[in-house]
Amino acid sequence: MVEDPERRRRARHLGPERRRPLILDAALEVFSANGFAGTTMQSVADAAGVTKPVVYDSFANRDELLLALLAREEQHLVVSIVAALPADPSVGTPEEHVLEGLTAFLTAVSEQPQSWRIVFGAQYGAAPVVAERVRAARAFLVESLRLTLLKSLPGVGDPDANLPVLAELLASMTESCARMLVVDGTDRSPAELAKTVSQVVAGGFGNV
Amino acid sequence: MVEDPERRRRARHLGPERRRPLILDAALEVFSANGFAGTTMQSVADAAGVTKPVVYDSFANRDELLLALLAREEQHLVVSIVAALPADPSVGTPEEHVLEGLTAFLTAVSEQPQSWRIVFGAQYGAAPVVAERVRAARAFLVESLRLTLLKSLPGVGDPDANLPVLAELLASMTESCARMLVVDGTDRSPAELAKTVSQVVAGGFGNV
DNA sequence: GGCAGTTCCTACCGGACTGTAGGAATTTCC
DNA sequence: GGAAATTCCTACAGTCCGGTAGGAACTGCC
Repeated sequence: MVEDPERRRRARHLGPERRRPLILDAALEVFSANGFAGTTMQSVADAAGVTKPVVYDSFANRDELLLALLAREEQHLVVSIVAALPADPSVGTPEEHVLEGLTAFLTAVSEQPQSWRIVFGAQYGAAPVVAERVRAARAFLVESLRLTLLKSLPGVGDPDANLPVLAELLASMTESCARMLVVDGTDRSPAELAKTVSQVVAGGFGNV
Repeated sequence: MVEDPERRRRARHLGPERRRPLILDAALEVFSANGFAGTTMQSVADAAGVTKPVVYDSFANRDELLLALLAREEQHLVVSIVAALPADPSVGTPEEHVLEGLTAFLTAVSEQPQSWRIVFGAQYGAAPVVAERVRAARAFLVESLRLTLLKSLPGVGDPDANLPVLAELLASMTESCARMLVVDGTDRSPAELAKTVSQVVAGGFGNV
């Protein structure tokens, strides 16, 4: 049948399998616009051009939907970051590795702001299960940074263990840069911000 | 009348004037335990040992209640910080001033964790008017830090304006330390954390 | 003790959200 | 073209929340 000029009244028959990614797209959009509290099943359904029961055919409940969205966007970020990392880790100084890692991360963030927004913005006010998932992702990041620092600052073999604090500070600066890029807006490029942070790390962390 | 051994069924007659602070206390407790979304008028009333209409006798609506709570706790923090600041700002180096300011702030935070929790934790998922209020408080803090940096790093007269970024980084490290103290828990004292941050600033910010 | 005024509580309304049942439309397969 | 299976939509139940009306209990004053 030829399409009538009037709008479709019913959504195309796709089934849960093919509908899921479309619903996740809609949920991501709604979340970016309205935050966690505004991401209701109804609003997601509206954004997907579908009705609520269709959403429930794809996701058992609201938590499942948000968890699936979180997992997908987290995966996007991870893939982008890994792709941006230098291929050969045997060349260059540890400081350069920090710089490269930060640049890769911030570039990925700036290219996929919505992914970052949900992965790092859903930890407040979200259902406990979702918040826990976000915390786990962040803990993983902090641990990676801690290992990088360990390689980058061989002088501090002393296990006096200021390293956890420094790793936390580096992670918070990284998150802060991401926030500048995505939320506040800044005229700096990801590479410039990464350079600033890595210089602070290089100059400042040695003295501690 | 003598108190019966059985529990009071009705709350004491206090009136809005004397009831307000008690309700704010209850709201602070509920917020610390259940976060923003869990801070409903009913739960606040329960925590205050009172019914919902009594809460509405003291505060016109939920936003008013949260705004009042925010204002009170922010004031607590400000008073604590000012009290902890050095009396004479003419002695000592700028670096020492940064250290002293950070120590004052983090000490205040660790002594009033609930105040910090609401003042800096209500920005996500809260009603727009509340979130805006929190952002304003944070912007004020960042600006203060920027001015401190300006005094502390006279070498960078160059208005190349990396200063805003550095101020933001310092603010994020400060918040991170606060989070370590209040949320995550750490074995470091406020003074130790302040020292670490100020050393990072001293060593790292000069190179940028 | 008794009365006036204040304060509190029970009971309720309207609205929004989660989640579901059952019928209507579409697609597929022959 | 027509039947069967799949998919979607309308309509609704249940729950919780913000907010309110009106009557019951307490308090203070005489």
